[in-house]
Amino acid sequence: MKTLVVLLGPTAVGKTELALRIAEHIGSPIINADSRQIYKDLRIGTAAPTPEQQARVKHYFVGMLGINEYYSAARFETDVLTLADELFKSHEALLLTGGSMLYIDAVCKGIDDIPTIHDETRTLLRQRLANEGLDRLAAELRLLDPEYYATVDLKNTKRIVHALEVCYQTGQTFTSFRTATHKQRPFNILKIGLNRPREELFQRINERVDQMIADGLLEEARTLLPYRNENALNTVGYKEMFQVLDGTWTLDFARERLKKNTRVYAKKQLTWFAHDKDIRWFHPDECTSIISAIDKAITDNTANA
RNA sequence: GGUGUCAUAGCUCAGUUGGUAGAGCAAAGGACUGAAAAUCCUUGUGUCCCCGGUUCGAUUCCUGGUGACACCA
Repeated sequence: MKTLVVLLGPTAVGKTELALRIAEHIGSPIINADSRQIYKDLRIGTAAPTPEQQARVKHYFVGMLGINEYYSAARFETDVLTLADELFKSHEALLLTGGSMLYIDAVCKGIDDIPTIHDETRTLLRQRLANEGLDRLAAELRLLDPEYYATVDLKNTKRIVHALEVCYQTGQTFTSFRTATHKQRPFNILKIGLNRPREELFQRINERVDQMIADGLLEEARTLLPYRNENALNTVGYKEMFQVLDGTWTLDFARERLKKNTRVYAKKQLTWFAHDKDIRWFHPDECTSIISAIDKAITDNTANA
Protein backbone atom coordinates (compact mmCIF):
# COMPACT_ATOMS: atom_id res chain seq x y z
CA MET A 1 0.00 0.00 0.00
CA LYS A 2 1.10 3.54 -0.67
CA THR A 3 1.97 5.96 2.12
CA LEU A 4 0.80 9.49 2.82
CA VAL A 5 3.21 11.17 5.19
CA VAL A 6 1.52 14.02 7.06
CA LEU A 7 3.86 16.53 8.64
CA LEU A 8 1.94 18.80 11.00
CA GLY A 9 2.51 21.13 13.91
CA PRO A 10 1.82 24.62 15.21
CA THR A 11 2.72 27.71 13.26
CA ALA A 12 6.41 28.66 13.25
CA VAL A 13 7.53 25.32 14.65
CA GLY A 14 9.73 24.71 11.61
CA LYS A 15 7.60 22.67 9.24
CA THR A 16 8.61 24.29 5.97
CA GLU A 17 12.31 23.57 6.08
CA LEU A 18 11.90 20.05 7.36
CA ALA A 19 9.22 19.35 4.77
CA LEU A 20 11.67 20.22 2.01
CA ARG A 21 14.24 17.79 3.34
CA ILE A 22 11.70 15.01 3.74
CA ALA A 23 10.23 15.65 0.31
CA GLU A 24 13.65 15.48 -1.28
CA HIS A 25 14.46 12.36 0.67
CA ILE A 26 11.38 10.41 -0.34
CA GLY A 27 11.12 11.97 -3.76
CA SER A 28 7.70 13.51 -3.28
CA PRO A 29 6.25 16.88 -4.12
CA ILE A 30 4.78 18.85 -1.21
CA ILE A 31 1.02 18.95 -0.80
CA ASN A 32 0.39 22.01 1.28
CA ALA A 33 -2.34 21.90 3.91
CA ASP A 34 -2.55 25.54 4.83
CA SER A 35 -5.83 27.36 4.40
CA ARG A 36 -4.15 30.73 3.86
CA GLN A 37 -1.00 29.93 1.94
CA ILE A 38 -3.34 28.58 -0.68
CA TYR A 39 -4.13 32.17 -1.66
CA LYS A 40 -2.03 34.20 -4.02
CA ASP A 41 -0.76 37.49 -2.67
CA LEU A 42 -0.58 36.40 0.98
CA ARG A 43 3.12 35.78 0.79
CA ILE A 44 4.71 37.54 3.71
CA GLY A 45 1.89 37.29 6.22
CA THR A 46 1.45 33.54 5.86
CA ALA A 47 5.16 32.74 5.65
CA ALA A 48 4.43 30.96 2.38
CA PRO A 49 7.16 28.88 0.76
CA THR A 50 9.47 31.18 -1.20
CA PRO A 51 10.05 30.90 -4.96
CA GLU A 52 13.46 29.37 -4.15
CA GLN A 53 11.86 26.74 -1.93
CA GLN A 54 9.24 26.04 -4.55
CA ALA A 55 11.99 25.61 -7.11
CA ARG A 56 13.61 22.97 -4.91
CA VAL A 57 10.44 20.92 -4.59
CA LYS A 58 7.17 21.11 -6.49
CA HIS A 59 4.41 22.49 -4.22
CA TYR A 60 0.70 22.00 -4.61
CA PHE A 61 -1.95 24.26 -3.04
CA VAL A 62 0.34 27.24 -2.62
CA GLY A 63 -0.73 30.53 -4.18
CA MET A 64 -3.44 28.72 -6.09
CA LEU A 65 -6.45 30.96 -5.43
CA GLY A 66 -7.36 34.57 -6.01
CA ILE A 67 -8.02 36.56 -2.90
CA ASN A 68 -11.79 36.55 -3.37
CA GLU A 69 -12.22 32.91 -4.33
CA TYR A 70 -14.28 30.59 -2.19
CA TYR A 71 -12.68 27.49 -0.78
CA SER A 72 -13.32 25.04 2.02
CA ALA A 73 -12.00 22.06 3.88
CA ALA A 74 -14.38 19.84 1.97
CA ARG A 75 -13.02 21.02 -1.35
CA PHE A 76 -9.56 20.47 -0.07
CA GLU A 77 -10.48 16.88 0.74
CA THR A 78 -11.73 16.29 -2.77
CA ASP A 79 -8.86 18.08 -4.44
CA VAL A 80 -6.17 16.31 -2.45
CA LEU A 81 -7.69 12.88 -2.95
CA THR A 82 -7.88 13.46 -6.67
CA LEU A 83 -4.32 14.69 -6.79
CA ALA A 84 -3.02 11.87 -4.60
CA ASP A 85 -4.73 9.30 -6.76
CA GLU A 86 -2.83 10.64 -9.73
CA LEU A 87 0.52 11.09 -8.00
CA PHE A 88 0.50 7.66 -6.39
CA LYS A 89 0.74 6.18 -9.85
CA SER A 90 4.34 7.30 -9.92
CA HIS A 91 5.19 7.70 -6.22
CA GLU A 92 5.42 5.22 -3.39
CA ALA A 93 4.93 7.96 -0.81
CA LEU A 94 3.61 11.51 -0.74
CA LEU A 95 4.13 14.33 1.70
CA LEU A 96 1.30 16.48 3.02
CA THR A 97 2.31 19.29 5.33
CA GLY A 98 0.66 22.20 7.03
CA GLY A 99 -1.05 23.48 10.12
CA SER A 100 -4.70 23.78 9.15
CA MET A 101 -6.23 21.24 11.46
CA LEU A 102 -9.56 20.87 9.75
CA TYR A 103 -7.95 20.56 6.34
CA ILE A 104 -5.68 17.79 7.55
CA ASP A 105 -8.55 15.96 9.18
CA ALA A 106 -10.64 16.34 6.05
CA VAL A 107 -7.97 14.49 4.10
CA CYS A 108 -7.15 11.90 6.74
CA LYS A 109 -10.58 11.19 8.19
CA GLY A 110 -13.02 12.73 5.77
CA ILE A 111 -15.62 15.38 6.26
CA ASP A 112 -19.38 14.90 6.03
CA ASP A 113 -21.14 15.51 2.79
CA ILE A 114 -22.97 18.74 3.50
CA PRO A 115 -24.38 20.76 0.61
CA THR A 116 -22.58 23.93 -0.36
CA ILE A 117 -24.70 26.90 0.51
CA HIS A 118 -25.86 29.11 -2.35
CA ASP A 119 -25.12 32.80 -2.30
CA GLU A 120 -28.81 33.67 -2.04
CA THR A 121 -29.19 31.64 1.13
CA ARG A 122 -26.07 33.15 2.62
CA THR A 123 -27.22 36.65 1.87
CA LEU A 124 -30.64 35.96 3.30
CA LEU A 125 -29.28 34.63 6.57
CA ARG A 126 -26.77 37.43 6.85
CA GLN A 127 -29.57 39.95 6.56
CA ARG A 128 -31.76 38.15 9.03
CA LEU A 129 -28.89 38.06 11.49
CA ALA A 130 -28.41 41.79 11.10
CA ASN A 131 -32.12 42.53 11.45
CA GLU A 132 -33.23 40.02 14.06
CA GLY A 133 -30.15 39.18 16.04
CA LEU A 134 -28.59 35.92 17.06
CA ASP A 135 -31.16 35.00 19.70
CA ARG A 136 -34.02 34.99 17.22
CA LEU A 137 -32.06 32.80 14.84
CA ALA A 138 -31.15 30.43 17.63
CA ALA A 139 -34.80 30.19 18.60
CA GLU A 140 -35.61 29.25 15.06
CA LEU A 141 -32.91 26.62 14.99
CA ARG A 142 -34.49 25.16 18.08
CA LEU A 143 -37.62 24.48 16.02
CA LEU A 144 -35.90 23.36 12.83
CA ASP A 145 -33.16 21.18 14.35
CA PRO A 146 -33.68 20.63 18.08
CA GLU A 147 -30.98 17.99 18.22
CA TYR A 148 -28.26 20.32 16.98
CA TYR A 149 -29.67 23.17 19.04
CA ALA A 150 -29.12 21.08 22.15
CA THR A 151 -25.40 20.70 21.54
CA VAL A 152 -24.33 23.77 19.62
CA ASP A 153 -22.63 26.70 21.30
CA LEU A 154 -25.48 29.22 21.31
CA LYS A 155 -23.14 32.18 21.30
CA ASN A 156 -21.30 31.02 18.23
CA THR A 157 -22.87 32.96 15.39
CA LYS A 158 -21.16 31.05 12.61
CA ARG A 159 -22.40 27.70 13.81
CA ILE A 160 -25.99 28.82 14.28
CA VAL A 161 -26.11 30.58 10.95
CA HIS A 162 -24.57 27.72 9.06
CA ALA A 163 -26.94 25.16 10.55
CA LEU A 164 -29.88 27.35 9.57
CA GLU A 165 -28.51 27.79 6.08
CA VAL A 166 -28.46 24.04 5.66
CA CYS A 167 -31.97 23.65 7.06
CA TYR A 168 -33.33 26.34 4.76
CA GLN A 169 -31.65 25.19 1.64
CA THR A 170 -32.22 21.45 1.97
CA GLY A 171 -35.41 21.23 3.98
CA GLN A 172 -33.63 18.72 6.19
CA THR A 173 -32.02 19.10 9.59
CA PHE A 174 -28.37 19.97 9.82
CA THR A 175 -28.03 16.99 12.13
CA SER A 176 -29.08 14.62 9.37
CA PHE A 177 -25.89 15.47 7.49
CA ARG A 178 -23.63 15.01 10.46
CA THR A 179 -22.61 11.38 10.47
CA ALA A 180 -19.04 11.83 11.69
CA THR A 181 -17.93 8.71 9.92
CA HIS A 182 -14.23 8.11 9.67
CA LYS A 183 -13.70 7.48 5.98
CA GLN A 184 -11.25 4.84 4.83
CA ARG A 185 -8.51 5.87 2.43
CA PRO A 186 -6.82 3.74 -0.24
CA PHE A 187 -3.43 4.52 1.31
CA ASN A 188 -1.74 4.38 4.70
CA ILE A 189 -1.24 7.53 6.68
CA LEU A 190 1.77 8.32 8.85
CA LYS A 191 1.31 11.42 10.98
CA ILE A 192 4.45 13.17 12.18
CA GLY A 193 3.83 15.99 14.65
CA LEU A 194 6.40 18.69 15.29
CA ASN A 195 6.51 20.50 18.58
CA ARG A 196 8.90 22.43 20.78
CA PRO A 197 8.93 23.57 24.40
CA ARG A 198 6.44 26.40 24.70
CA GLU A 199 9.07 29.04 25.40
CA GLU A 200 11.08 28.03 22.38
CA LEU A 201 8.03 28.07 20.12
CA PHE A 202 6.91 31.47 21.38
CA GLN A 203 10.34 32.91 20.85
CA ARG A 204 10.33 31.69 17.26
CA ILE A 205 6.88 33.20 16.75
CA ASN A 206 7.99 36.55 18.11
CA GLU A 207 11.08 36.56 15.94
CA ARG A 208 9.15 35.59 12.87
CA VAL A 209 6.65 38.39 13.35
CA ASP A 210 9.49 40.90 13.60
CA GLN A 211 10.94 39.43 10.42
CA MET A 212 7.62 39.65 8.59
CA ILE A 213 7.30 43.30 9.47
CA ALA A 214 10.90 43.93 8.41
CA ASP A 215 10.11 42.15 5.15
CA GLY A 216 7.27 44.55 4.40
CA LEU A 217 4.11 43.02 5.83
CA LEU A 218 2.57 46.45 6.19
CA GLU A 219 3.09 47.18 2.50
CA GLU A 220 1.67 43.81 1.55
CA ALA A 221 -1.40 44.58 3.63
CA ARG A 222 -1.71 47.99 1.99
CA THR A 223 -2.02 46.43 -1.47
CA LEU A 224 -4.70 44.09 -0.09
CA LEU A 225 -6.69 46.79 1.66
CA PRO A 226 -9.42 46.87 -1.02
CA TYR A 227 -10.14 43.21 -0.29
CA ARG A 228 -10.12 43.44 3.47
CA ASN A 229 -13.62 42.02 3.81
CA GLU A 230 -12.76 38.82 2.00
CA ASN A 231 -12.49 35.74 4.15
CA ALA A 232 -8.92 35.18 3.03
CA LEU A 233 -7.95 38.36 4.80
CA ASN A 234 -9.71 37.49 8.01
CA THR A 235 -6.31 36.24 9.02
CA VAL A 236 -3.80 36.82 11.76
CA GLY A 237 -1.24 39.26 10.43
CA TYR A 238 -3.47 41.14 8.05
CA LYS A 239 -6.15 42.07 10.56
CA GLU A 240 -3.55 43.81 12.70
CA MET A 241 -1.94 45.62 9.79
CA PHE A 242 -5.30 46.94 8.64
CA GLN A 243 -5.68 48.58 12.04
CA VAL A 244 -2.39 50.36 11.45
CA LEU A 245 -3.47 51.48 8.00
CA ASP A 246 -6.72 52.76 9.51
CA GLY A 247 -4.66 54.77 11.95
CA THR A 248 -6.26 53.14 14.99
CA TRP A 249 -3.14 51.26 16.10
CA THR A 250 0.52 52.15 16.04
CA LEU A 251 2.80 49.73 14.27
CA ASP A 252 4.43 48.76 17.56
CA PHE A 253 1.09 48.00 19.16
CA ALA A 254 0.04 45.98 16.13
CA ARG A 255 3.32 44.11 16.27
CA GLU A 256 2.65 42.99 19.83
CA ARG A 257 -0.94 42.04 19.08
CA LEU A 258 0.17 40.08 16.08
CA LYS A 259 2.66 38.18 18.19
CA LYS A 260 0.04 37.43 20.80
CA ASN A 261 -2.59 36.37 18.29
CA THR A 262 -0.10 34.07 16.63
CA ARG A 263 0.75 32.52 19.99
CA VAL A 264 -2.94 31.97 20.66
CA TYR A 265 -3.31 30.40 17.25
CA ALA A 266 -0.41 28.03 17.91
CA LYS A 267 -2.00 26.98 21.19
CA LYS A 268 -5.29 26.34 19.41
CA GLN A 269 -3.55 24.13 16.91
CA LEU A 270 -1.87 22.16 19.68
CA THR A 271 -5.18 21.69 21.48
CA TRP A 272 -6.71 20.26 18.34
CA PHE A 273 -3.79 17.99 17.54
CA ALA A 274 -3.62 16.72 21.11
CA HIS A 275 -6.75 14.63 20.51
CA ASP A 276 -5.19 12.74 17.65
CA LYS A 277 -3.59 9.62 19.06
CA ASP A 278 -2.14 8.67 15.67
CA ILE A 279 0.36 11.51 15.71
CA ARG A 280 3.97 10.63 16.49
CA TRP A 281 5.58 13.68 18.02
CA PHE A 282 9.12 14.92 17.44
CA HIS A 283 11.23 17.97 18.02
CA PRO A 284 12.11 19.48 14.63
CA ASP A 285 15.81 18.96 15.40
CA GLU A 286 15.30 15.21 15.49
CA CYS A 287 15.55 15.09 11.74
CA THR A 288 17.37 11.76 11.64
CA SER A 289 14.78 10.00 13.79
CA ILE A 290 11.97 11.47 11.74
CA ILE A 291 13.48 10.37 8.45
CA SER A 292 14.08 6.85 9.69
CA ALA A 293 10.54 6.60 11.06
CA ILE A 294 9.26 7.62 7.65
CA ASP A 295 11.55 5.21 5.81
CA LYS A 296 10.42 2.36 8.01
CA ALA A 297 6.73 3.13 7.51
CA ILE A 298 7.12 3.31 3.75
CA THR A 299 9.02 0.03 3.64
CA ASP A 300 6.48 -1.72 5.86
CA ASN A 301 3.53 -0.39 3.88
CA THR A 302 5.08 -1.44 0.59
CA ALA A 303 5.77 -4.92 1.90
CA ASN A 304 2.20 -5.28 3.14
CA ALA A 305 0.73 -4.35 -0.20
C1' G B 1 25.68 59.97 55.64
C1' G B 2 20.57 62.93 56.02
C1' U B 3 15.44 63.56 54.48
C1' G B 4 11.30 61.92 51.81
C1' U B 5 8.44 58.43 48.80
C1' C B 6 7.57 53.52 47.64
C1' A B 7 7.55 47.85 48.46
C1' U B 8 0.53 43.87 46.64
C1' A B 9 -0.26 38.34 40.73
C1' G B 10 4.99 36.88 35.68
C1' C B 11 4.73 42.76 34.47
C1' U B 12 2.36 47.76 35.38
C1' C B 13 -0.58 49.19 39.19
C1' A B 14 -5.41 49.75 42.10
C1' G B 15 -7.48 48.63 46.86
C1' U B 16 -8.68 47.20 51.81
C1' U B 17 -11.83 54.16 56.84
C1' G B 18 -8.09 47.17 60.27
C1' G B 19 -12.21 41.60 58.93
C1' U B 20 -6.30 37.93 54.46
C1' A B 21 -7.41 41.46 47.82
C1' G B 22 -8.63 42.97 41.96
C1' A B 23 -7.93 45.51 37.09
C1' G B 24 -5.13 45.89 32.51
C1' C B 25 -1.33 43.36 30.06
C1' A B 26 1.06 38.64 29.91
C1' A B 27 -0.31 33.59 30.65
C1' A B 28 -3.20 28.88 31.08
C1' G B 29 -7.26 25.42 29.68
C1' G B 30 -11.22 24.00 26.35
C1' A B 31 -14.91 23.49 22.12
C1' C B 32 -14.78 22.66 16.99
C1' U B 33 -17.75 18.84 10.34
C1' G B 34 -18.11 23.04 4.06
C1' A B 35 -15.35 30.80 5.80
C1' A B 36 -11.07 26.84 10.36
C1' A B 37 -4.86 31.59 10.66
C1' A B 38 -12.25 31.34 11.08
C1' U B 39 -15.81 31.31 15.13
C1' C B 40 -16.82 30.62 20.29
C1' C B 41 -16.28 29.39 25.79
C1' U B 42 -13.65 29.16 30.62
C1' U B 43 -9.66 30.49 34.22
C1' G B 44 -6.62 35.31 39.04
C1' U B 45 -4.06 32.01 46.61
C1' G B 46 -0.73 35.86 45.70
C1' U B 47 4.51 34.36 52.10
C1' C B 48 -0.08 41.94 50.03
C1' C B 49 9.14 42.72 51.44
C1' C B 50 11.08 40.76 56.59
C1' C B 51 11.20 40.73 62.36
C1' G B 52 8.50 42.61 66.24
C1' G B 53 4.41 45.79 68.53
C1' U B 54 -0.83 47.56 69.20
C1' U B 55 -5.50 44.78 68.37
C1' C B 56 -10.40 39.75 69.17
C1' G B 57 -8.14 40.27 64.29
C1' A B 58 -2.66 43.60 60.62
C1' U B 59 -1.57 43.24 53.87
C1' U B 60 -3.68 47.95 56.03
C1' C B 61 -1.67 51.48 62.00
C1' C B 62 3.33 51.81 64.87
C1' U B 63 8.98 50.62 65.92
C1' G B 64 13.10 48.45 63.64
C1' G B 65 15.37 46.11 59.38
C1' U B 66 16.16 45.26 54.03
C1' G B 67 15.66 46.96 49.03
C1' A B 68 14.36 50.64 45.09
C1' C B 69 13.80 55.62 43.63
C1' A B 70 14.15 60.99 44.38
C1' C B 71 16.20 65.15 46.63
C1' C B 72 19.96 67.19 50.05
C1' A B 73 25.02 66.69 51.60
